Amino acid sequence: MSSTPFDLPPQYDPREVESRLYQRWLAADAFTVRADSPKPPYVIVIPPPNVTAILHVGHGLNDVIQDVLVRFERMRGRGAEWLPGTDHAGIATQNVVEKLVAAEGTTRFDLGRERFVERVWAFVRETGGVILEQLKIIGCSCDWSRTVFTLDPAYSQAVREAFVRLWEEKRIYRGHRVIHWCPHCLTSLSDEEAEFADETGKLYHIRYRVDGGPQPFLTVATTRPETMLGDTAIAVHPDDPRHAGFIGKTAHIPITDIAIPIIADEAVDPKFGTGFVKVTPAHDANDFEIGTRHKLPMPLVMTPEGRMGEDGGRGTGEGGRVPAPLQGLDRFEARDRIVKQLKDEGLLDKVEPHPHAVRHCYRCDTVVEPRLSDQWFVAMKDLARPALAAYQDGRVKFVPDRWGATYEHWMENIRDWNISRQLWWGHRIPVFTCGKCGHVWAARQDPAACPKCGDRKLTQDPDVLDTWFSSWLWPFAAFGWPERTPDLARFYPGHTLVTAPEILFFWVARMIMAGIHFMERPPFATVYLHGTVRDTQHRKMSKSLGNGIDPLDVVRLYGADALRWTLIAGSSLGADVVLDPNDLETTFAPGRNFANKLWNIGRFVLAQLPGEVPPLERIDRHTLTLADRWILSRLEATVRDATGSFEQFRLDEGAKRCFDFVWKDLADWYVEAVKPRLATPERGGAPSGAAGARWAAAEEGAPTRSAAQAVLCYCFDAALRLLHPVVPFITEELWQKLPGRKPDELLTLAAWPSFNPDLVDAELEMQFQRVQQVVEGIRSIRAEYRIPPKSRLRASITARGRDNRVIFEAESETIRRLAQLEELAFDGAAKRVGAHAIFGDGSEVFVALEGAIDVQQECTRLSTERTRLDQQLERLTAKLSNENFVARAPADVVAREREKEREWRFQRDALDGKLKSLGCS
RNA sequence: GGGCGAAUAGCUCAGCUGGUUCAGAGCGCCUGCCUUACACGCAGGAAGUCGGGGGUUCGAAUCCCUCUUCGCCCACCA
Repeated sequence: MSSTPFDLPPQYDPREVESRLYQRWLAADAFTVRADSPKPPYVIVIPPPNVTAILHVGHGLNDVIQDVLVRFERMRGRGAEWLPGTDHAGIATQNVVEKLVAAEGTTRFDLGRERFVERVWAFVRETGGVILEQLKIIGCSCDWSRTVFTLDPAYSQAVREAFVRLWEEKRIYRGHRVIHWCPHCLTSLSDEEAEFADETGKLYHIRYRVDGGPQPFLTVATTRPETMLGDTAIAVHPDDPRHAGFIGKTAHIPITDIAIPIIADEAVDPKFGTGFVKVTPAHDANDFEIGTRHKLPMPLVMTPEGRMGEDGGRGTGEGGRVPAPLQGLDRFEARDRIVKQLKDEGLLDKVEPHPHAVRHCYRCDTVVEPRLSDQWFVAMKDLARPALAAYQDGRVKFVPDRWGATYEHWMENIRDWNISRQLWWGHRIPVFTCGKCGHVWAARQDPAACPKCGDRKLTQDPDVLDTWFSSWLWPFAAFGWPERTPDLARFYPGHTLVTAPEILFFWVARMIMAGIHFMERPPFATVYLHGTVRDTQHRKMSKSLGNGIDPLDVVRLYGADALRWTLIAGSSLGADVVLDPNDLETTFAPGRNFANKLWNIGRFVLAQLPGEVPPLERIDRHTLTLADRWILSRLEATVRDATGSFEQFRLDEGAKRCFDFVWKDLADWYVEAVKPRLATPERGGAPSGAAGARWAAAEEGAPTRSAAQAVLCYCFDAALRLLHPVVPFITEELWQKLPGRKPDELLTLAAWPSFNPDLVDAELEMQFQRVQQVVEGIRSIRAEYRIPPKSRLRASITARGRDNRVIFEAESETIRRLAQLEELAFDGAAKRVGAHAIFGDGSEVFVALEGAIDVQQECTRLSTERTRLDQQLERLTAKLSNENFVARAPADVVAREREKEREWRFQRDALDGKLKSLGCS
């Protein structure tokens, strides 16, 4: 009954609702799919967050997008499997625990490998589930029964299997070369892990003494003077005429005076610097190439920690290269020392500012040191080729498509992958060496004895694998590979991968390669690359900048749905999302307000509906009013559009489409229009025709109450379904309260509305639009003449044509109510003093305003309107009289313009007539 | 040094295949309203030469060129 007091509070409180509903979803196993489910699968594997991570808003965006897709497909009847998990994140996690250990006054070296790793495990066991719990708070519908950690025993076996297979295929090899070394993390890094940052460094011009050359000195330019100690040659371009006389002579390193040859090599760019290049093969990748070509010695002059010193272990140095006073100095301190000494000795020609890109460790941001060492590499070219083809033949698509070009470029220029990390936390490299015969092999199980000579003195490679070497197996290893599990058969390959473009190469490209290599098929069909969350200055949100937003704060203050709404509505396809960390209210209130709007529509609807509402198809179509049929048409159009948007990953568009339907169409118009019918108890008998009596709709509409209830219930139910993927909590909460709900029914598992094209009626929408225009016209007049809302107006409509008249009469109650009219008449209104509005179809509305206006005022208003119309008409007429337009534009465009012209002329003529009849000049 | 993206209302952004969704939304602003679902709301407004310039076209916010300003990615110039 409409008079029943509302038993729901007028403001929605998400805190009371969200965790309760999440528990209910879990209890119903709503997010789990059995491998033998008959439903066609839809699979997303989560980009596993670092096991030490706590949720930030970047995760929030990534995971909410996935959740919307998964919930959408689940409602569409797919067996939606969203596999969650965490990544052991070798360097990052080891760093975190090393800091903890340091706080306890000890180091990992004090503890030793075994105890340190156990310490990390303890930490992970204690805190590793935090981020997954946080995902629940924001509503993520992951299948928690299949949660995977990349160091789980089964997963570790998969990593080992992958390694051994690649070993057996001879794709893994020992490389002796210059790699990126992090002196802080004390490990090598892949090319991708050593990130460029633009900096203004200095270019030092240093003089080297030359024996028997054309000049007594030559000058080299370097940004890293400290590497000078490791120089083993000076190189010039073979065709550089300036320096030809130097080739074959001997130069001397300043300070140490060590003699080095001057050689010719094409790698030297004669146009850069002085044309002389110092060659430090052990500390520069290019120099290493030169050194190899010329068989130069390759002494290391830095320790792994980045301090000056001999490191006989791996280099091929002859020793005695680092003078005693410099030994043990940090590389940057040594640089200053050396520069000062050079200056003192007059060997520093000049120092120039020099902008260049310096590589930093992606985990600790330390400047990376190029360093000669032995590492395990994977040969990538053969793996990349089919992965590139998978993109080119369309088996893998990128959204937005432009990322495909980036992917292509990287794949075509792929380099071998350094997978060794000098860490303790991770998958130990399963390579063994026999102490007796020296045999080296990779093994799936830890061997007891050498397979060659049977000796039992074996050593395992001390290093662990790059974390990404386990991540690239995620889409199949997480489902049990290499075992042929039912899960693997069912859920591989998956469908959509959602991630940020930053890890396109780290992870996405490698997953495609691994998927094709180990599983014969790409792991997913579509890669959706979303944007980055930034602040209003377009800076990436980060802990160090202090510009982050804690998603859990947002949940606390505004609710999870509000967080989700802002993230989804704010991110158009592939574009960055800008949020203001200093103004959470502006950023998140719209989402909260929308949830509250839904809540209140729900309060109203629920108060109007009886315990049983007949399904729409049992309602006699003849009892449906224009407004009923209009809202149903709008709903179906929304279903069609929102479905299409979601299918194309245009989540913001789909979300906003539903928002508009709910707020603009359903709440602002339909609910308001339908109130009188809901309030009028039904009498027996069928309604008679609408045309006729002035208050036809009010009186004869009475029997349509049940139709109104059915339509209202149907539309609201559908709206909740449409919005559920984006705002799952509020929609589930309200849906539970709708009439006829069985106790175990969940919106989360309910069906997505199917599109019913029969209910879409463009003509009908136009008709209702005329009603809306009349209402808005009257409201405008009221505002313009400052008529207080309480003073009830009398208005009269003169419809142009019988069809329009029928429409206006049928919806006269709607018009009367929404325009706050005391009385609405049709035609024949006395031409008293009042205001007029004239519509595109030539229909006219008159609002009686004795005392409120004078004729002069109304004349001014109407002639302003006519001037505006005249100008528009003039432009349109010019367009239509342009022969080129008429001849070349498509016929339907021309026809539409003609129709527009016709309408405007009606309107203009009607205005003219009105001005004349009022006696305006 | 290459490649990509962005510039639209005061702010944050939509605008996809050129033309009745073409100049939009949310927030903010102005004017009225506590109209019995909602003031986290309702109604009515103001506000932009779509970064500059050129071109293609009957027609350009939309396509092309160019310039400016900001991002991002890739690259061994010491």
